[in-house]
Amino acid sequence: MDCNCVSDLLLTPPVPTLWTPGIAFPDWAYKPESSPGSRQIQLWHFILELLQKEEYQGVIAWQGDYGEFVIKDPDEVARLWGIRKCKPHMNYDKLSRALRYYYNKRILHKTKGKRFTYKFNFSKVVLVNYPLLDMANSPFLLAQNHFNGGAATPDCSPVTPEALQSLFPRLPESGRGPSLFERSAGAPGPDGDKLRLDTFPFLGSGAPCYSKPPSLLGPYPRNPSFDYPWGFNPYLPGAFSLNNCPKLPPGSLYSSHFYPNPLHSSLSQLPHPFSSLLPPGDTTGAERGQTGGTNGQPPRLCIPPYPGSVPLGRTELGNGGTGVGDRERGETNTGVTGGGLGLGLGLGLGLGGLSVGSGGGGRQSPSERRKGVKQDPESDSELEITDLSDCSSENENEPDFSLGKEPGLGGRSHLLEAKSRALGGVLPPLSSLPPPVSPHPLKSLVPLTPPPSSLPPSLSPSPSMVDRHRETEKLKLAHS
DNA sequence: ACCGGAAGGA
DNA sequence: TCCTTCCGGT
Repeated sequence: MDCNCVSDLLLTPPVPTLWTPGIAFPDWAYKPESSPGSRQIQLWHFILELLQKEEYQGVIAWQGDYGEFVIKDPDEVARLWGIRKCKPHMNYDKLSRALRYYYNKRILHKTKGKRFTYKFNFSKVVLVNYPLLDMANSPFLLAQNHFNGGAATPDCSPVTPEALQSLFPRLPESGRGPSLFERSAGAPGPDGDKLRLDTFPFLGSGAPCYSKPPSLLGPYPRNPSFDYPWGFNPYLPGAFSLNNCPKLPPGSLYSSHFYPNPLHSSLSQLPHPFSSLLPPGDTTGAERGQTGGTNGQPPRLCIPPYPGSVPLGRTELGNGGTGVGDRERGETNTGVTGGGLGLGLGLGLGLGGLSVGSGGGGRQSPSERRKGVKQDPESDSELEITDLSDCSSENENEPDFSLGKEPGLGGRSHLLEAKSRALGGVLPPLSSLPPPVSPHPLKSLVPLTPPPSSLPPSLSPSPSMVDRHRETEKLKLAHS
């Protein structure tokens, strides 16, 4: 048979490197060794792997918004998946069924109107693992939620690379690792498995790092009120550059080198406590402005080692449900790429002009020949926001939720304080801010790291931020 | 093409 | 639990 079951076709090399907590995955997404017989690769892992393999660019590739990818050759992807799973009769119909299965889990959602195009959804993953970045409570962000008519629920607010980078200035990175998953040395077992944040170019930095450099990566090319309804407006100071998006070198499956993360360096640049969050070596590297050791490469960012990896039993991925609005609609081509209402990251750095098979020597896949992959047939801005329904309370009752057991919000407050401090530079005048919002549904997600004793353990996040911001504003006024 | 229900397997 | 397989429907 042709079922080699090549386990290493795209397998992750279990090479532990500098541990970067990255993203804590829901347990349903990645079962640990402690669950015997359940370590089979999951489809979305496989998809991610393919997406990072340059040689599969003709088969599947990032395209469009962050997290959005297009299956250029459905049959080939299905075939590869079939090989991987020893299912010789796999086809795209079955594969797509499996992908649809992810809708409810909010791992994926369909990009409407774009054939064979799906989108990963990672916002909550980021929120959970980086409460620092939990901007859902940020009045700053909510202040701009009028874009979507206030329909956004706090914990569904996306954390975008842009947002991160607008919060923190960019710095070179120092650490990296080759593996998609890294096992936390300090958190072995079920919770030790983390997906590298830098696995996801759309989370890594402002630069999407598509294998093929997007041709229309202008940072702020479009109408913010239309493209950034989730509250984040990249038209902010301290923005990110969208340069430096080298191709993923062949053979380098999970090179974080190419999927930099802004947090790492950002933290290293921040005053205490953020700078202390970085391991000594990293901080040094970041301070030196290391490019990651590769000559000629642009500066890289990497993941901030988050103290006390967040061992979530389950992390609800932002959103993206299926539902009515997800059905394919007709063609409503706006001429501009779908602006990123994709819930997942909800950002609007449309890569719209990025053509799939064109330029960069992209070859045309069979499916393109067959049907032709529509390019930006519509703006996703309008209906791609889907299913906010369960963004609110389910985490509260999450059985696997270990975080909530952590005492107090000290750790969170700790981070929030620093975050707030960091936000000071980019926050709009306080007068423009809406009142603090109610506690985040993910409020129980606190870092495991015990809070510093110097900080009040029960600081309320939102008021804290507002206060901080108010202080910052005062200082700024005083300075001026 | 895409959807989701249903049943079943590992 | 995560698909795989099948299928009727849109």
